[in-house]
Amino acid sequence: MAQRSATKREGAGAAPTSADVARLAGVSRSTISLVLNGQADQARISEETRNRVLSVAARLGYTPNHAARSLRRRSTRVIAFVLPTLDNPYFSEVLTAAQQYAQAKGYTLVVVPAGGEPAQAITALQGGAYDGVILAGRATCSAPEVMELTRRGLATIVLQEHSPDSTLPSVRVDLEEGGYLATRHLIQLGHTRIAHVTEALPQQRSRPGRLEGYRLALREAALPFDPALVLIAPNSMEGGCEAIRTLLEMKRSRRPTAAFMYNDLMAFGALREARRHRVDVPRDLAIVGFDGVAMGQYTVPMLTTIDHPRAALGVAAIETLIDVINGNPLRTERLLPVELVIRESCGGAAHQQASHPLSTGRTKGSTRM
Amino acid sequence: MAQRSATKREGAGAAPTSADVARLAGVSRSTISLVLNGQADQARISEETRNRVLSVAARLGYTPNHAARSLRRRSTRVIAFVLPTLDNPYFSEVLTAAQQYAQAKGYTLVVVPAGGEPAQAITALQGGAYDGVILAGRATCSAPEVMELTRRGLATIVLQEHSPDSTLPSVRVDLEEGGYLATRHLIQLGHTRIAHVTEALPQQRSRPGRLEGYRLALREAALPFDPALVLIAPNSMEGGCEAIRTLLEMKRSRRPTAAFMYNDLMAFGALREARRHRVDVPRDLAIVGFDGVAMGQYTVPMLTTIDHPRAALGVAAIETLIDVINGNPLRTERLLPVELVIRESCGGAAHQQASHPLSTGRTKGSTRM
DNA sequence: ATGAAAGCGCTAACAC
DNA sequence: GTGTTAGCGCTTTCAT
Repeated sequence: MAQRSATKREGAGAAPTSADVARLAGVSRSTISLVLNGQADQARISEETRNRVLSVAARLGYTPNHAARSLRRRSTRVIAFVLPTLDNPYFSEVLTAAQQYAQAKGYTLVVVPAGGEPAQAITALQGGAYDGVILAGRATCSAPEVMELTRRGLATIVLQEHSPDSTLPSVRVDLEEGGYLATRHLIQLGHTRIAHVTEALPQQRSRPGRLEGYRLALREAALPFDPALVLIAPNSMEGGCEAIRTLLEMKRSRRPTAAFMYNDLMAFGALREARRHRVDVPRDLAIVGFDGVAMGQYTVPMLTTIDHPRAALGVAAIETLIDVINGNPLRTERLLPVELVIRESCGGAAHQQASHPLSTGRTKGSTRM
Repeated sequence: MAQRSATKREGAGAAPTSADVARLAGVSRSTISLVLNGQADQARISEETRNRVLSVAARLGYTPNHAARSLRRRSTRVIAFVLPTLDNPYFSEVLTAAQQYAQAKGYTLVVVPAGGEPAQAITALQGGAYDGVILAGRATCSAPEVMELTRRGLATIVLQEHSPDSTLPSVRVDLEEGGYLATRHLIQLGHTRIAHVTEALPQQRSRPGRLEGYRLALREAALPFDPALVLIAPNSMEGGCEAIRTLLEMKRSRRPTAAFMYNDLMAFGALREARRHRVDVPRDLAIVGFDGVAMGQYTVPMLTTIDHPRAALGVAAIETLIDVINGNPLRTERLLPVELVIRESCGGAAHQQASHPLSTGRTKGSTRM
């Protein structure tokens, strides 16, 4: 609307069109397109014409109109990364890598925060504004509207989560392995009553996740699984606080001595709430996170966690999605490995006592296993 | 590309067009448009036709093609929020509010992470894909390519920062006041050697910022301004660490006893680095942040900071931008207030001694001034 | 109250 | 090598 002025003269405020470039370069509009989209057989255009077009285009600051190009090509070269909210730093780290990789592949990556109700945002993806969509975050992925997306042939993949359309290609880390490693670590440190704080459990869970890994580790150590130790809390720092409050209200004898948190965000809340109640971490309560976000190195105590290859995840997501866009859904499911990173919040290898909870000087102040 | 199948039959994978709806409803395409875009004078369409069209459209799951609509309307109803990187939680909090407000106003908000080199991302904004652009973050705002954007009439505003085009409407908080409040707070606590850690200083700084507020407070207290106490460091947690390392290398006698950090992110780094060197915060070194991000309530010690009205900032940005899009640039500069939030990292009001650095139970564990 | 027709800016198939 | 032509899906006068 504001883009092109009413008078449509050369003046400021008017975006030049390919016709403008054509006129000034003394060629036709198709030549402009040919030069700018330089196909493999560039032999078609003479070097001289090519240069002339390029220079006129540069002088005018010509940029092809996105809408017109998309309409004609039936492709926008834009990928949408949809998530419920940006306030988990986890996605920021995934996005950075995804953005760079997408750009290298000739795609623009835009992030769409779906906000409170994802239905509207997902429906908005249907207008053909994007060549492909990456769905992240529970609320986004599990929305029933997702079915409609794929039914219409929009290239869609799911990151980390489940979705109503189980045929969707997915890129994930090995959540079960993560849950197993986290829990086993706590068990090895001598804990026998270990809580697991998780986000609302999904209705239908086809693939194993953190909880299954947690149970596996317990079983392996011949420890009982106690449903009362699985706490549900909102996926936020505040949610982590809530969970710890609940936990601390338990009778001393039944109270867990360790908690495996759904993610680092909730673990941050856990650390804070423990401190508020003068519960020493890790001495009185061991906390293990999940995700490996950078902030975990900045908390007190520093967070022991299950690290994800976040950059690789971003790249894999784009890679997989581009395959789907091009109609080559080679691998329908990619599973990336996780890694236990031992810092301070569980005690353990990185230091002897909780009395001096400082880095031992190792790279990133952590021990990786 | 993947959107509409080659065979273009009714079958799955083909997005229905307005022609499909028209055919099934037994009306013309213009009627479809009229019904769906329901102008004020809806009297034009009979109730019966209207219902028939609506029901067919719903049955087919018709969504107007974004490219075609944008091309025709010369408006996309999409706003781009461009920033260098997502890894500062500050923007996440601004974005949440911005997204909701934009949605309420009929716009879609997309976030464009510009990545390392902003030039490419900014240039990509030129194709008319967006009705308006919000520029945030130093690297994005200060790119010379920004000039080109506005020269072509794209509605553009700047958030918080400066830009080469000084005529751009801006939405900002009162950075100078923030710098003043932070520094004055430290002075009132008895500090006389106060460092200011900042991001690379801009070349031409037309409007006063944190640094000017810092100097003002010093002057007011008749304290000398020592350029050696102004440290430059990268805008990241790691940058905050670096700055504190530099600071701790100073001779004891010349070393500052307090640091006013560029933002909370850098302050988190500062807290961690101080701890690593066994420098007690706030006893040996007081730290004050800037931004008021949620994480500041989860650090140890909790961060004293200058809080911004982040939600209001997001709303104001959208509001202002929509005015520009509509050609009513009422206010060319909006300045929002900041507020000192006293927690633990400077000592001070919220508690007596650093020995028990726990919340006093106040809401959000902070004292606002 | 509804339909016919034009055209947004671009690309690609086909002429020449 | 380069121009001509058609048409992507939509909205919007202008007829009727």
